[in-house]
Amino acid sequence: MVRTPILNVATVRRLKAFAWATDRQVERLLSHMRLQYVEKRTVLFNEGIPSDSLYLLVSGVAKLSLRSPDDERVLVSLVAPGELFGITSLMPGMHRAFRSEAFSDCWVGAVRPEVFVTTLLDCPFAEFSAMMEGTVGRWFALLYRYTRFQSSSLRQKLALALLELAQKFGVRDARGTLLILKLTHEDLADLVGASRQKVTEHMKELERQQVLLRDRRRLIVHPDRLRETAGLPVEGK
Amino acid sequence: MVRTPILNVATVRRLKAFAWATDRQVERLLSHMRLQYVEKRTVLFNEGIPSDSLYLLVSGVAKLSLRSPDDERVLVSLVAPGELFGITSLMPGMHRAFRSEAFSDCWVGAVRPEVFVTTLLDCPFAEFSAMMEGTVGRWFALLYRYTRFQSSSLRQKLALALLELAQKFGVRDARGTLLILKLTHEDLADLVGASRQKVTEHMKELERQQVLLRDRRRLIVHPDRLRETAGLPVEGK
DNA sequence: GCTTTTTTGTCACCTGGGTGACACATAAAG
DNA sequence: CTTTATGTGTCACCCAGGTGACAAAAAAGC
Repeated sequence: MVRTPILNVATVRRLKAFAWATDRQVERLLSHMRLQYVEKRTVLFNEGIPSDSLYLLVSGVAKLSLRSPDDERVLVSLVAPGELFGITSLMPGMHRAFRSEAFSDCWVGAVRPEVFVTTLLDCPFAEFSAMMEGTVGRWFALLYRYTRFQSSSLRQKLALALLELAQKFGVRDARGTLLILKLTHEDLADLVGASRQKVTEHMKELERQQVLLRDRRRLIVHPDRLRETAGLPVEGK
Repeated sequence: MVRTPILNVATVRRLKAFAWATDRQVERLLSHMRLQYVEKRTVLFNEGIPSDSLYLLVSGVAKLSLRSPDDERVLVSLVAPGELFGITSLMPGMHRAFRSEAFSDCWVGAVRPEVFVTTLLDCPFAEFSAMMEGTVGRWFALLYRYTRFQSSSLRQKLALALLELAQKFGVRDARGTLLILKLTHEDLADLVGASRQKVTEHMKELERQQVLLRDRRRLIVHPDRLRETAGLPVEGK
């Protein structure tokens, strides 16, 4: 007994995500939106797959989650009616960061991100997309790290933090990836939210396990082994 | 003994944040950029103040951080040369979410966000800005919550999570803010990364302290008291 | 209504990581 | 080359929160 919801221009314009758009724009957007009914517990998209649609939650509650290394589910966020989600689709070549599923029965509208952007902003999608990547891309990387932190041990958090640093500050070196930064254990502790002492202990341990090594006060890390200790899927596997 | 760095079109175009821009655009952008030298430990902006500039880190390392309720510093991120930061300035009326300071001596370029957007994207800033808010705004709220989680007790995490839910799913009610959601303790546990049992204990305790109450399986929360238990500055104080 | 399933409440027990303290190593500063 | 400050390594001890187990209460099915 499911009734298709009313989804007209007036309704949409009441949502804060579209308050600033013109009737014309909303109208055009709606004509390109595929409306679908999603039953509770149904997965809309899974983490890791290419993201090719942007979604508008029309009614119900959606859920964004993540599977942690030890196979627990981290509930990242609950999406309220009127919100847009599946936003990775606005950045070039990005894959889904989270799984999305219906927390209750939902009505969901899907649009292609190109249509969304060109309709509402009239600027080329490719440029908008590149702009997003250059600006909020890092926000995204941070969110990714922090959501992984949830339900990780200190050792795993350290590995995740070092991986991020390797991406930003690493240069390839005969012995691995050299971080061109002088970091104290205290800095690392502040980064992963732990005490200096425990960081020292774990860093020693990581050295012993050959995950990283130190040349004076510079770190040389081995990204693959870091990924492994962080519980992330290892590259090319 | 500080030499002004070379910052010409060719150099900038090599940064991945601007790889897609035309020479003309980069040139125009540079002509509007104020370059400044920032000594190690100097604060560039503080959390909570209005954000009116966008920054490009030219050289050195910058640091984004946050003061937690118990006055610890959470190191949110280290910024590498070539990265843009201070991105809250791209969303309307947003205040700085983090403090930014020089982790080492830095050269930093500052632009007004309006100039940045209109130069690179030729679309009105107000529209772009509203678009950002409607799309990545939630990502931001999430990042905010997760960075606060760092160095919070379970009780505080619960309060933070419930506050977020109140903003999204709350309706005013005689007794407080009613959440129009059926949430189990397990859902909450997944949201804050804790065990179901401890969530039950803390929820009972929060009920006892009149921070929230339950009507069958619906929650009614008291946002001000939640902010207080979360260790956030209380509204209008 | 009654039965089955899902949540909630509360134990007792264990463990990862916080805390303070202090020796040792390394860098800066003079 | 010394002195002083800043980082590192390693203790012993404590506590918030995880785990398993089980009874009571609420919902959902029928």
